[in-house]
Parts: sequence; structure tokens; C-alpha cells
Amino acid sequence: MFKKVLIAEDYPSASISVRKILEEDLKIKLSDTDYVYDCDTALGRIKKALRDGEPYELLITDLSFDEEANHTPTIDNGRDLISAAKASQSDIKVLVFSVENKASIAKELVSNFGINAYVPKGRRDMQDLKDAIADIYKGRTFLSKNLRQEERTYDFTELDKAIIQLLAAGKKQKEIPDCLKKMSIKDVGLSSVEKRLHQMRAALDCSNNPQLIAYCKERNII
Amino acid sequence: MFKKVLIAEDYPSASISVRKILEEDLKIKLSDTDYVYDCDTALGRIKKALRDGEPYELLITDLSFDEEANHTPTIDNGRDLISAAKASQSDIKVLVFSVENKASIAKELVSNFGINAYVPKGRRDMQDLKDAIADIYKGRTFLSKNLRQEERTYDFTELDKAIIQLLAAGKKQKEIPDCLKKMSIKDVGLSSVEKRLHQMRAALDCSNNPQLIAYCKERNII
DNA sequence: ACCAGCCTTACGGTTTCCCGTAAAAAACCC
DNA sequence: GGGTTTTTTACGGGAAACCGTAAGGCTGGT
Repeated sequence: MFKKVLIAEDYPSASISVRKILEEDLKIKLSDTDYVYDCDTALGRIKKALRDGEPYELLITDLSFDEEANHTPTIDNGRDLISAAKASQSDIKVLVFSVENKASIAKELVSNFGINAYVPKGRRDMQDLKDAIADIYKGRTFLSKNLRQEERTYDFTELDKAIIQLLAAGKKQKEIPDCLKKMSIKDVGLSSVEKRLHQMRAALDCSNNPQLIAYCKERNII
Repeated sequence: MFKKVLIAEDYPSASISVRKILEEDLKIKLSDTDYVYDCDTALGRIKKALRDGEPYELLITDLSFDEEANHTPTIDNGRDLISAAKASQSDIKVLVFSVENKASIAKELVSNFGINAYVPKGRRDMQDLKDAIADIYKGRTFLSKNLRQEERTYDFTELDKAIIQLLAAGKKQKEIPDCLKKMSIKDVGLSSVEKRLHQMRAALDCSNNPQLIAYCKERNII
């Protein structure tokens, strides 16, 4: 089993549970330098361990970290931490443990960063964690069965998102072509804006713009 | 210190941490009937303990519970659980432990249900839990210092929310008076709907409905 | 009962949005 | 280059939303 594991998780209530799993169930020894509450410290520990010739084998990390009261961290989220960690030590295994319960996010992290497991916080999270770590150790990739599959019926281009965002910011659609030009995103006519909106509404079965905005906000598309 | 405490929390990772606090730090004995993963079971335990003449002194509960795979629970959220628990046993103390980090929610629960403490999951949640339980035992009410104060610039009536919801569901505002009537929320004319929308937009500085919807979705008002 | 103040409603005019059609432009294929 | 298809744009009619104003209704106070 793994000998050296780092936990990056800012909520003590979650951190403690992960530690408990590792120590009590998997009999992995943790020192008090093996769990940290922010990304910068996490990356520091990874680099130091690497320098010392005792690199971490596994990083267990959250995705969202609350902004801290005093100082502004260099890395403020788990995604960037994973990216930085892989840059320093490409062979480090990564397990993501997050409240975000979306299969699309998990898949994206697997394909873009090669993470080895994704466990959403939820009904069966403790069991999932145990299974995930065991799977990673065997060289497998673990995706929790509890991940919610979302029916992505339409995929949004950057232009689509920009239009939605401007609309959600209170612009009238007549102004949107100008805004897009100023933001140097694209140079399109009003008709194209209307057309894209129409397409999105049709694809997502929305009868008007407010409903479309609600839909996109709901799924964090914007 | 408390002798009999019930934990209602559906995420094992959170439940374990709460148990750890109670058992290891506060030396409170828990049996395996003292922590449950859904509201219905929680209420059952409270009622049974009351019948047996050994009522729970303290309920520690989450607010949101994931919908379960198979059966549909009678109570599906912490708020209703608190309400039902207080109805059965009005002197039970309540500590809410939730990801929702809003002072307004905490205050509302204090004034409407007389909860005794509110601890948001976060940076200092373990310490907060300890302090909260100690405070409750001394008869005090505990509100975490980490609760986020939100600049509520407008407070939404039930009617407001209903209108916004219908709009976000794709109804045109001409249809909304009928919908409201059918849902037997209120019997208002189209003009009133327009007026309320206007008021909300003015108060929240929104130039049109899409922006208003975005605002409300953003802050989970609907 | 009367008045004043506030809320609701009704209605008309203006703006914005929605949707079709057709012209123009661009891309594509011999 | 000529011809076809697809995309983009322009324009106009109709629907919905927006915003006044004025009339009607309810409430509380004297």
C-alpha cells in the first residue's frame, strides 16, 4: 500500500475523515506534515518531499478552497494545484475528493490531468475513498458510481457563453454585437446573436431568454 | 455534559468527524443508534427515545439531504426535521451543521425554530462544533463567527419568489396571474406582476428580466 | 360617514424581443 | 472560374415586455 500520502483539504471536518480512513482502515502512517489546509502549502510539501528524495506517491485534494482571510494565495483551487503538482512531479497519483458531483468534471480532469480517481462527497463517500485508493494502488482509475451523469443536450461555444453572459449582465440583445466587438471576441451581427439564442432555446427547450438564463445558471454553464 | 446526542447527517465523511468530536474530545458516549443518515430515521429515533423515557438532549443535523435512490422520504431536509422534532419534543436542543454559510439562514432558524447553534462547514468547523456544544450546554446560543453576512438589498416575499420561479420556468408574464391562481398562491392581476418585477429590478439594479433571473439563481434565492 | 393615503388594476403607447423571409457573403466542390 | 451549398446579414411584421397615467378599492384615522 502507499507509504506517503498528502491531503489538501481546507475543511477540518472533511480532512479528519480522510485521515481516519488512511490511518485506521488502510494503516497508512501520516505525520502532521501530511495534511494541509491550503494549496500553496500543499505544493510546497510536494516539492520539498521531492527534493528530499522521498516524493509523495498520492495527493488527495479538494477542488474548492475558501478564500483566506489575510493573504491571497498563489494557487486558490484544487484544479490549479493538480496542474502545478503534475508539473513538478508528473508521476504523482491524484485522488480528487470534492462536493462537485458531476461526471463531466471528473472526466475532464482525467483527460486533461490524468487524475487517478474522483470521489464526490456524498452518501457513500467513505467507502468510495477506500475503494478508490485501493484501485489507484493497483494502477486502475476509479470513478465513483455515485457521480451524477448530466444529460448535456447542447454544447456551448465560447460565443454562446459570451452572449449568455452579456444577457445575464443586463445587456439588451441589440447591444450585444457591440459588446462582443469591444471585448474582441467576435464580430457578429445582431441577426447572428438572435440566431444563436434561438438555437440554444430550441435545443434546450426554453421558451424565452429568462428560462435560458435560468437553465445556464442552474448548471454553472456561466 | 450532554449524555444523549443524535446526529442526522447523510455524508459519512461529515458524520464521522462529528462523532469523533463527541466521543474523543467531549467524552460523550454514542451507540450506533445515535447517528443516522436520513431524516425519517432521525425522527423515529427521537420519538422512540422519548417513549422509552430517555429523550435525546441534543440533535445535531445537516440541512440538505440527498434524495435517496429507492424510496421517497417523508422528511427530506433538515429544516423539516427540526420542525418535526420540536413538535414531538419541544425542549430538545438543536445544532445545525451545514454547508450553507449565510447568517440570514442561521438567524431565521433561531427565530422560527429556536435552534441553539449554527455551525457552517468550513475552515474552522471542528473547533466551532466543540465551542458550540459547550455553549449550548451552558444554555447559550452559538452562532459561528465564520458565518457570512450577506448584503441583502431586497427581501423577497413568497409572491416575488413565485413570480421569479414561473419566469425562470419559461412562462410569459401574461400567463403568470393564471399560474399563480392555479397554484392558489395569490390572486393578482397582470399589472401587479409587472409592478413587482419592476420593483425587484429597481431594487437590485437589474435592467431586464434575464439579469434578474441570473441574480436570483446566483444567490440561490430560487 | 368622510377623507387621505396606499395598493391594485386597467389601458395605451413605446421599446424590446421573437421569428420568418430574402438578399448578400463566404465556403466548398468540381 | 462557375455553380452549389451553407453561413451570415438585413429588414419587417407581430408578439411580448416595459412604463407611464388614471381610475377603482381597501384601510385606518378623525
